[in-house]
Amino acid sequence: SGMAMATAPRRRASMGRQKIEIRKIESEEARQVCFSKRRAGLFKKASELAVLCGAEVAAVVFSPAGKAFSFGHPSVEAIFDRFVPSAAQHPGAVAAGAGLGASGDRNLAELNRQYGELRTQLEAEKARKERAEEAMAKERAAGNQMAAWLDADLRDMGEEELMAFAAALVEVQAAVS
Amino acid sequence: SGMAMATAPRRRASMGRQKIEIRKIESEEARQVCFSKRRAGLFKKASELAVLCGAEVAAVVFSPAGKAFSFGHPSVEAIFDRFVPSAAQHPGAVAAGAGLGASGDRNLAELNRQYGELRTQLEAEKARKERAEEAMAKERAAGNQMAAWLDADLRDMGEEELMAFAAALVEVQAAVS
DNA sequence: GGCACTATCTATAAGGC
DNA sequence: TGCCTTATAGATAGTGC
Repeated sequence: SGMAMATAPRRRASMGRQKIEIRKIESEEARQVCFSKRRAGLFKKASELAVLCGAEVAAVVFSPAGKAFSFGHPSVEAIFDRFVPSAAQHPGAVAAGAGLGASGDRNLAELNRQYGELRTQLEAEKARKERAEEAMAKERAAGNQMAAWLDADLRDMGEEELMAFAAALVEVQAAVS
Repeated sequence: SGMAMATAPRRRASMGRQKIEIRKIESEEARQVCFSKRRAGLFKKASELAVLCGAEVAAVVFSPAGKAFSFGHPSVEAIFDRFVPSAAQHPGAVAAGAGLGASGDRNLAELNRQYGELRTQLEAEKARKERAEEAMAKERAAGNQMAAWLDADLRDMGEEELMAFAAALVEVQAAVS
């Protein structure tokens, strides 16, 4: 009996969620839809983080059109104030602070860029790894199958059995090539 | 002879992800773990939102212990300044600059930390990849051997040839088991 | 304390109304 | 335009090392 197992020709009602690359969405409409969904998702995650862990969390988002959205627990302002200590509390740091501020911003932007770049590299690396492992899994499966057949003890097989075995091997050829 | 082909009695290696209620996690340790994971997740989502939709996104998180973490594209300060229109606009901005400098340094430090973290991850990933590929090379050798034999076109083999082939397969069994 | 893994839950890309 | 649905990609709770 054949190794070919008939697969049901079930029809898809939808394509389901597709994988997308993390880079700017070209279609303006799709971008807007994505923005709305992901903004909501981001704020939900922020809220969950605050509640689950008792953390203070603020998130501010500007749409490409320039519209502002925000989430803050307990409030955006409270967190921002905490994040940016008022200058009055550090009177001695004015001059040096101003200078460092400018370069710091440049470095920040650059570091953020590198952050994104590194993450991209990491994803690519993981993708490669996954492909490699997938390929390996295939080969391993073939190898295991081989081992199983070998365990059937070929030395005891007669001609007919061997021919059947050979046919099966041919079927598996695709898996290892 | 023969290894049992019976399906392995594979046991649950883990309970998998459990559903949790969104309220403060009691266990201090679990809370800390959750905080780390979800903070990373939140920043990733923020980054994706910025890239996918060309949006400006900032997120600031304070751990229960009071430690600050942030993500900003293009920068936390730029976005918060835009969100609170009063701060950086007026001319007496030297003081504000100092404030930005101070926060920028913190932000820088955090980004540098994340940068280092990512680089470490990347290195580890590459190292793992190399080890995996080494291991894979070994298995592939076995797989290639199989493929080569299959390419000899078993369908055309006579009984004698098949017997020889089977003998060879037995020899290779060690390599795939 | 971080990393790896898995099973499972959740977010969301595509589509349709 | 905005809500539903579907199917799948992605996030993560629990666990062991």
